[in-house]
Amino acid sequence: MTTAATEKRRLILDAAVRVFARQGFHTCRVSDIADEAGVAYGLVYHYFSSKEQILDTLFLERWDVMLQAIAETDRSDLAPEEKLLAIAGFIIDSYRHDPELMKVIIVEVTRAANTFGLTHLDKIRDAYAGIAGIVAKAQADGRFRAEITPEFAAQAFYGSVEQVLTGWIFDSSAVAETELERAKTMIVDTICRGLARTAASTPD
Amino acid sequence: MTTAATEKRRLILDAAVRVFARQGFHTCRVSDIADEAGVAYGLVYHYFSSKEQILDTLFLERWDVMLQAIAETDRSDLAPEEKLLAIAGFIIDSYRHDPELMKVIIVEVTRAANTFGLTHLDKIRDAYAGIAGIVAKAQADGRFRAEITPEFAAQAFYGSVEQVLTGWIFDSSAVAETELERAKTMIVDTICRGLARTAASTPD
DNA sequence: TGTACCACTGACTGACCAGTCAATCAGGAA
DNA sequence: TTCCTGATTGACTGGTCAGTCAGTGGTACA
Repeated sequence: MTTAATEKRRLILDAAVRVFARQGFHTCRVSDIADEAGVAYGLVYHYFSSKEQILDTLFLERWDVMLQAIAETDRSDLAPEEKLLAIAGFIIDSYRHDPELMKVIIVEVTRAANTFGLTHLDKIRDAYAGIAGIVAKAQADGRFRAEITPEFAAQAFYGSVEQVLTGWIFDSSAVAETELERAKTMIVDTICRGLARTAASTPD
Repeated sequence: MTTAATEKRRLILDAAVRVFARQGFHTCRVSDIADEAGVAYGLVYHYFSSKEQILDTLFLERWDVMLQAIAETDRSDLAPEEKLLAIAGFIIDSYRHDPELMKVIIVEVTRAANTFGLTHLDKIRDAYAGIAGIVAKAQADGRFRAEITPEFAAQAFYGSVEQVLTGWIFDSSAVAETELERAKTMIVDTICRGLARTAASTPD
C-alpha cells in the first residue's frame, strides 16, 4: 500500500473514532463516517470490508498495544504494586491521550457482551490473565495473600479502572490532569492494600 | 388494568428479557419478542409505546429495587463493611435469581454510555452516591481512611462487582452457588481492606 | 502517447424492521 | 340478545441504511 493510501485509511479510522464516540456504533451510519472523513461513501468500502471491520481494527490496534504493555511489565522485576501501577497508568494515559478511542473500545467492545465482546472475548481475557499472572506471582512470593484468587483480583483491579474511566466517559466536562494522576494512585493504593499480605500502615 | 392484562404485560416483559439477553437489544426484532411471548406482533405496541420503553421498564423496575436496598442498608446501624457486604450480596443475589435480567441491565443500560446509559444516567449515579455516602460516613467515624475519596471508593466497589458479574455473563457455563458466595466475601474483603483505616490482620 | 492500475466517487438496490391500523374477537353490562 | 369496550391479530407501509458497482480521474511506467 502506498503512503498516501495508508494515510487515507488512517483518516477514515480517525473519523470513525469520532463518529462512534459521538453517536455510538449501532446508531451511526457509514455515511456519517465518510462525511466526517471528508471522503466519498464508497471509499470506506475500498479500505474496509464492513462497518464492523472498522471497529475491529480500532479495537485490535489499541488492545494489542495494551497486551504488550502488560506482558512487558510482567517481565520486569518491579514490585507487584509497581507493576499494577504501571498497568493502571498505561490505561489511564491511553484515556488521556485519546479519550474518544477509549470510549469506543470500552463502550462498544469491552462491555458489549453480545455483539463484539463475544468476537474478541479471548483477547479481552488475555488482559485479565496477564494481570492475574502478576498477582499469582506476588502470592507465590508471599507479598500478596492467598485468600483472594488471582482471577478475582484481576477482575477487581481491571473493573475498578474501567469504572473510573466510564465515570469520565459519562462526564460532560473534561477531566483535569491532576485527577487522572490521583486516580492512578487511588486505584492501586486501594486494591493493593486489599491484596497485600501485610497491609501498609497509613500515616495519620 | 385488569389482572389478565397485567399478566399479559408481564408475559411480554419476561419474554423481552430472554430475547434481549440472547440477541441483544439492538440486534433483536420486536417480532422476536412477540414470538417468544407467544403473542401477536401488534400486542406488544398495545402495552408498550416502543421497543425502547420495554427496556426502560425492565431497567427501572429492577434498579429502583436496588436503590431502595442501598438506602435501607445505609439507614441501618451495621458496620460499614457489613453494609457493603449487604449491597454486594444484593446485587449478586439478583444475578443468582435472574441472570438474564442482570445481563440485560448491565450490558444494555449500565454500560451503554451512548444510548440508554445517558437516559438513565441520574438513576445510575444515585446508586454510586448511595455507596459513596456509606463510605463518607465510615470516614467521618474514623473507620475508613480519608485518603481515598468516597466517590472513588464507590466506583472501585461497584466496578469490581460489575466486573465479576460481567465475567459470569460472558461465561458459557453456569456459575456454581459456592462461587457466588465466595465472590461476595472476596469483593468486600478486598475493597474494605483497601479502604479501612487499620487493615485487619490476615490469619496465616 | 498509450495503457494499465489504482484510488476514488456516489447513485442505486435490496433487505430489513419499527411502528400503524383496520379488522376481529371476547366478555360483561343493559 | 345486542351493544360496547378493550384485548388481540397480523398484513402493510414508510423510511432507513449496509453494501454494490459502473464509471471517472490521476499517475507511473513503457
